[in-house]
Amino acid sequence: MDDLTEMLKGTLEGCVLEIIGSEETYGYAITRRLNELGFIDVVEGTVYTILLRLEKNGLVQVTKRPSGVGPPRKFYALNDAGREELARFWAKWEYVSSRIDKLKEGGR
Amino acid sequence: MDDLTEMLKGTLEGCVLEIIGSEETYGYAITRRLNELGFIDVVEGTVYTILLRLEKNGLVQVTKRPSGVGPPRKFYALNDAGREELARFWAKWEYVSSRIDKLKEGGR
DNA sequence: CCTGGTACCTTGTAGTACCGAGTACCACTA
DNA sequence: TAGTGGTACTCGGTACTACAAGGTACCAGG
Repeated sequence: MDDLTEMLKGTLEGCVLEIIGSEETYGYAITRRLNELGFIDVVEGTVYTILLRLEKNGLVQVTKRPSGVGPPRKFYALNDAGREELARFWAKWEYVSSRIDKLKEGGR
Repeated sequence: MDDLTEMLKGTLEGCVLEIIGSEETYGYAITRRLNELGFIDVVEGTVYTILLRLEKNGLVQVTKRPSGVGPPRKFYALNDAGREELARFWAKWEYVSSRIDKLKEGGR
């Protein structure tokens, strides 16, 4: 599969929100999770910029914990605003993807 | 529905390709078509920049024809390279949307 | 003449993912 | 004990895209 970066714009942040929402986790693990989901070209730098943005926008709660196998981890969990944002994201996704699928089916 | 612009990045060009591929048409009509498909905030300027990009990248064939109700129209049709690009776009869309849907279903 | 619909173009901006490089902690091993 | 590899986070700069905002121009009807 060739380059997906442009198509991921606007959706990757929502994917990260979903991952955080299903389980409190940290940047490095989120990157691995995205990679195993099939987003193989997503790199750490990208995920960390998203996480910093989420934190800046007040959508997550951050807790630092020691790791044992490396430097301390920053664990992220959704707060109320984050859960609302996640719901908005899925609504938008539903809206956009259904319309694109309709266009694909030759919808008039 | 709130702002969709970020989510449309990387997909809008493919949508325009699909519209052109199903019927030779022109910028103003493509904008109207996208609006009635549900992409209500897409404006003319956006479509024209996409059309210029498609032309620059050699994906379309352009024909100017008089209109009768206004200035002349520039009709766009896909060439072979455009059809290939369109197929690639749909393959990418299939790939990305299926993976996001899986994530949404809590896919592990 | 003036308004509104049609039709196209251009410059600049904001937002997002990525690149590249750096810092740092830890376990294992030659 | 120096080196390697995996873990983990940060930051400055870049490329690409959709949009905003304004302009030009053609035509019909009041």
